[in-house]
Amino acid sequence: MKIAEVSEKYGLSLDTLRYYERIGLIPTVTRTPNGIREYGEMDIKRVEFIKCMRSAGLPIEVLIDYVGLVQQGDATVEARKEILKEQRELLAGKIAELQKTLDLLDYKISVYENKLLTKEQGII
Amino acid sequence: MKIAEVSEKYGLSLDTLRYYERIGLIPTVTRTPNGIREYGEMDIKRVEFIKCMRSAGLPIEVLIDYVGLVQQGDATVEARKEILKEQRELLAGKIAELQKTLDLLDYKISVYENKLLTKEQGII
DNA sequence: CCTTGACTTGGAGCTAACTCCAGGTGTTAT
DNA sequence: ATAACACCTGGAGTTAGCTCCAAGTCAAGG
Repeated sequence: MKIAEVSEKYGLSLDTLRYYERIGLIPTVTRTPNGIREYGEMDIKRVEFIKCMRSAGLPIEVLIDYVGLVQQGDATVEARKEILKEQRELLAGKIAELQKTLDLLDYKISVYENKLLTKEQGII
Repeated sequence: MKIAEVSEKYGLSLDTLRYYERIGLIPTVTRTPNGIREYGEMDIKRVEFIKCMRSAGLPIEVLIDYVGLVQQGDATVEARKEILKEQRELLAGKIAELQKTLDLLDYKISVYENKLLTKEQGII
């Protein structure tokens, strides 16, 4: 799979895919004899994983650490698990926060919708 | 309420509070005769609202537009409602996305936890 | 053969949202 | 009265995460 197809499939720009490789977020993709990237099954899986994690806002640095540990093999399983657990907690907190904001938005929309707008409610 | 108290209460830095005012996200706070900011009840409410919205990632620009409309009075109620509705939908989508990532993290953690690690699962 | 188009690289540039700094003013405590 | 402290301003600097650019290579089509 060439870079354009991967880009298309996952909605990541060509530049982003190359950038991720450059900074070590995706391992060096194998090249055809003339230097063109040929994404293998593994590469694709990583792109998919990274895309998912990034879309939830996990920092690039954390992900670089994580994939670095994966590279190093089975000895790092505990450390990897710890990273994932920590990020899981952070993410759960974030979701709860977003949910609160969503609730507030819903409330404010309902106020506007029902024209319940009073001096007290309508300040902001 | 002085800026340091507001900062303390809402966990926004002094610089951030002044920055928000500078860019029009919070209206110009009234000053004591010697120029010190004195946050009134309204100002506090705005800080609280902005903090909540920003914590959910609503862009500053959108919020500037919104508070600008609030300044302009009742004629802008429809426009404000539209902004809130649009942001509400974006936020709901984001929450769904984060939830998917959370599920994936939980799955991966359970794989590590149960040592179900096989060649297929353990790639990343 | 020449052009078109997809790819390559290293490096510079960009955006959002702060964050820091220097230099200054006014209040409070010793 | 002098030091410490909390505040002020305008403007510069920082960070994360891309995004763009110039210059170059190669394969395929007319």
